[in-house]
Amino acid sequence: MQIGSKFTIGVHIITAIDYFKELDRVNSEFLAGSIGVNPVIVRTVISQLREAGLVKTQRGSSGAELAKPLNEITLYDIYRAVGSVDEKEGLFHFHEQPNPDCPVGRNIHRVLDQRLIEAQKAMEERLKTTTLADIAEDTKQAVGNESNEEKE
Amino acid sequence: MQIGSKFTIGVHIITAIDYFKELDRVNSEFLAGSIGVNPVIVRTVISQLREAGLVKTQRGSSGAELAKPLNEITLYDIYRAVGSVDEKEGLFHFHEQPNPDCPVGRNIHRVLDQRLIEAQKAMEERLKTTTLADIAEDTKQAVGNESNEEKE
DNA sequence: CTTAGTTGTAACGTGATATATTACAACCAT
DNA sequence: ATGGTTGTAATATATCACGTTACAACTAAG
Repeated sequence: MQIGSKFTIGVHIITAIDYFKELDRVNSEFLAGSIGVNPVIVRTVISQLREAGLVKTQRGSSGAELAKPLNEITLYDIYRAVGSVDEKEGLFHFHEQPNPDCPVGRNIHRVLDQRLIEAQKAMEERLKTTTLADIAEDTKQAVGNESNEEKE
Repeated sequence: MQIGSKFTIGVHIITAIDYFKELDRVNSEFLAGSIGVNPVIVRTVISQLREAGLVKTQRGSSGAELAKPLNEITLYDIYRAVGSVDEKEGLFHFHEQPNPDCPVGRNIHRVLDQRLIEAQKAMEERLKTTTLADIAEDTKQAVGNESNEEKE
């Protein structure tokens, strides 16, 4: 199982909105071309990012822009915005009918749950340590390294 | 998305094998009753636990037993044994066709990948900190608390 | 050595979900 | 007014988790 690609698509979207903000009109078709998915997917993800207060768009008017400075947006914000993991269900799917007539069956939940939550949190806390400013900077640097390679 | 229930089923299985080792014959039907799933599911998971060197079983001969002491089995061992996350694909599904003609598209992978791996690792390292001895102990304690509640 | 019971595993069914795609109303800019 | 864009619903498709049936391989016990 895997966390859906809407998460990395969301990161790509915000990175591209920033990267191209002065060059192109960053609309859903342009983004779809950069990401390699259908424009409707892009608009869906952008909708979720907008609801989370990360980007601004206007119906009918072309182009998206950021609603926050890059250094105030973390990977975790995007992960949450696109609903990578259902908040109630959690990352780990527990088998649903442990037997209440069995001492192990009726206690396994309370014994395990907290530890699973903590493992999930460890991952999420890690996502909070990277901001989109980090991603944007690394991207610009990667692009810079490309032109160095050309010169050689 | 969620990590499949085979993980918690695996934990349940090992906990129950230990818990009932002197009382019952712990076969796949018994375990299936405790867990609340089909016996074939149990046998499938046990197969994976066996391949990982965690439990011992014998074709035709009833019952399963542990291949290692409980304190040498971590939640991570089970998580890996049952293939909760594909080792090559990783926890995060990356969109597969970022545009190589776009500076963001052709660099997003190298900028993001390492950070996603680290987030996944943070979760997995956390799973390593709990052994099945901890789970077994907490289970026995939970069962003990039950009888206290009865007395009141 | 025969019989009952168990394990291991293949095969298939089914429902849920991720992603793609079509369609169109609401809206903006010119 | 017109053309282009956004927002979103509706539908299609593929993949996957889990359930279930079936049966061969095997053990144990009479």
